[in-house]
Amino acid sequence: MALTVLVAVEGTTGGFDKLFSYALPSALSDKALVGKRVTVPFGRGNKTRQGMIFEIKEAESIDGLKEVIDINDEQSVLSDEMIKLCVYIKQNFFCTYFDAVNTILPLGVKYKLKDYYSVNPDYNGELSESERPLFDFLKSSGETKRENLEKTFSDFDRVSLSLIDKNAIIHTLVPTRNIKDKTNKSVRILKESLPENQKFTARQKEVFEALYSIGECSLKELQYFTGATSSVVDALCNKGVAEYFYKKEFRMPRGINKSGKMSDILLTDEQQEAYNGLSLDVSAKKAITSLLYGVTGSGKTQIFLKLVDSVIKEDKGVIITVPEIALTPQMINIFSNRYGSLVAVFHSGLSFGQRMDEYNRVKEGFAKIAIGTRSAIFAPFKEIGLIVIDEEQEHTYKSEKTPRYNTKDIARFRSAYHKCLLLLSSATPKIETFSKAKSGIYKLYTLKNRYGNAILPKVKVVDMKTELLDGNSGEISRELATQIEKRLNENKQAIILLNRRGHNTYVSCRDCGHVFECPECSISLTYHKANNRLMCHYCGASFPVPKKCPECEGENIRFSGIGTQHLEEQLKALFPTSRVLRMDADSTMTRDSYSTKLEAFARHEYDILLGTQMVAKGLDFPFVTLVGVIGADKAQNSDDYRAFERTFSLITQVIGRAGRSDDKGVAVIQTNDPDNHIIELAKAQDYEAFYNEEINNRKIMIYPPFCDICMIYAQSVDAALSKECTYNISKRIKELVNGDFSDIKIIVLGPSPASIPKIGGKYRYRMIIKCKATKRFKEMIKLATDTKLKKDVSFGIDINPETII
DNA sequence: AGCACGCCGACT
DNA sequence: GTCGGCGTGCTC
Repeated sequence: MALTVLVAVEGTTGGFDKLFSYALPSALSDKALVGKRVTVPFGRGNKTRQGMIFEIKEAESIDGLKEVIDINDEQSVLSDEMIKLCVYIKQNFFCTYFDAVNTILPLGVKYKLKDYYSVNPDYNGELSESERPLFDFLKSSGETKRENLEKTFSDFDRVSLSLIDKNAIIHTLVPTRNIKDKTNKSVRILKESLPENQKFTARQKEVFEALYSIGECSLKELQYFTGATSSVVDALCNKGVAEYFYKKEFRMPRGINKSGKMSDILLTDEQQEAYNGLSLDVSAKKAITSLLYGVTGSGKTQIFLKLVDSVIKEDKGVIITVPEIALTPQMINIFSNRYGSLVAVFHSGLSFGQRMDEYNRVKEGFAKIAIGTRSAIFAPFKEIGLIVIDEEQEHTYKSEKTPRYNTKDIARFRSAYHKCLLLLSSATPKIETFSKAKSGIYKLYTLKNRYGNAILPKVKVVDMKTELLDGNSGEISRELATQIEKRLNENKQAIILLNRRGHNTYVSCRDCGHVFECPECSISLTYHKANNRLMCHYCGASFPVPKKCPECEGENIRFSGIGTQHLEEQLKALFPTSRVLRMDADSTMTRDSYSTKLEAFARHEYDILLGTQMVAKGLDFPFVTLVGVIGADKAQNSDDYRAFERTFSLITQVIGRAGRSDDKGVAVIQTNDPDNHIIELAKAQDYEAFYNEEINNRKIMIYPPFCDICMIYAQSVDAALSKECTYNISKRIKELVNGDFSDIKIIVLGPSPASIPKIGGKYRYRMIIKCKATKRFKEMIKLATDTKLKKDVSFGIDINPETII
């Protein structure tokens, strides 16, 4: 009997990804654990690759098995649950095992295999002119990283290869962690008392006494408390009575307080009722999913806090996810004020070091409440008592790169594993979610009233066509202008939503009608004034502003379609004394700019907050009594079946921003289509009416929740190749459902070009399959797509995509 | 994805 | 008779 390990190997592809078994040399058998990373030889060339141990088992024979080279982790980085989760992700979201591993581990915890070179000490053969310098360098400096060698030796690639060929130098792959632990130089004592036979100065004795009373502390603190310099401590260490060591420290993101204060939470009757039910769901210790459906401003967070209290008492973890980075500071603030450093943060705005440390703070049990965007769902708690997905309808919960997992699916998996409550929360739930809640699959708790005395704002819909007929060609209607004026006079604030960034979203030739498009993407370019260039919002390319039309040489270039940059100018021109803050992807590129800007607006350093949809989401500003929506109908110009849902949700949310305080708020919705049904329903803030209508549409048209959608897409620089790829897959699927999989009922739409046929120079084709996303269906898709791919095409599979590409 | 093996054409 | 073209198939 010998030990073998089943390893997920990095760099495999869909077709041949599986767990590979390796023999475990006895020297490594003590160190081997599931969840540790290993280096293994792979393929004919036995190239070193990294892998993850998924299983360890006894085997009758290890004939023909290769041996594990080394084990890289001191401790398991993935728990048993996480290993199971990797398998789940692979099976459900069509990726490799190692892709799943990489999705879960924060970047800093990941190892990369780095190239190192050293001389072969036994080599005594010939060396050429060009080889000698590198050989001598390595001989004198020992093992060296590739990057350092590349800098010094210009023809490193060629020379190193010839030296390796001669066996004069050795090339090794060493697993290196990208981010180092942050450490703090600390001191601890080694002796109970100062030995008699050695001499100590008064200073040294003093420091020793101080250290004796606490045992260990950081060098800085010791210096601070004793007033001694580090040379005194050095002396104590040299004399063997104390020693230095490096204590691991956590890099805490901003916003987390050291300690919190538990204050009483007062709930309204309605909140109390919801809380009572949810509290039972938490204590049931079962995998329950509940929906907290409450209008904006109904105080859902208060209920979360009370629930978290009870989970923390049991020493279990809580995960709270928010849809967008912009919403984390507020949530962190509320929770850290109460729970201090028990809160950990997860989002892409953290540095890699912070990200790794937050991960470890959770893993080691120092943090109990993980708050963040979708990556927070992987917080490595040993035990979880509650998972909250706030604003559950948001599309950002779905990952847009492979594996295209949905945070909710991961949450459901973890809730099942930990037997805990999964709480979804929204003012405008997804149609699928509300349908499940109504049919009793999810428990439903409703909050109908806004918290405190807040009343819903008065909504005014302005017809921009009439506005134009009356001679106002600007983007701001007279009604909205009057309302803004009023806020400025009353010293209140306004939020304006315009879902298009840039200065002008459309640039064309007045003479021949030529539209300036991105040469790499089938999308019109947006004029940005800040850098005076035409930019593509899909691939990021930019071009100088043309003087002439390339088609007709005409010089009448038209800039149309107003973006946030332009509107900012218009606002400043209309209200010269107002302070306008613009927030969009262009103005919030740096790490903390989101929160810095929002904090400044909350402090009333600005009068008007203008921005894209990022200003619409659940932020509380007591002085905001006006909300304006510019071009409300524009969001709907899409063939996506979720377009209505999106528009309704966005408008409802942004209206909710006005009048969170006692003041009566106003919302002005500008549109070219004032009779639009969706706007009418959003105006009335009547989610249930919207739901009843939409669920009927979905039923008639057969869309979720009446089916699942499986989108298969291909992309290639060659349009014919991506077309061919989807057609081949489509053909395979038809064969399978007519053959071995005749039990599967599907409706196939397409293949057809994607709604944006070209992005970044790649042509995209897609097909939509209406199906039931069962295990068997996924098996069929796996078979259908498991074909030899031509070079230069890639394809992806997305189950229940958030956007139809 | 790489990488070795293998079976054909152009060459000293 | 040999070098290398890339087509094919395997990766514990």
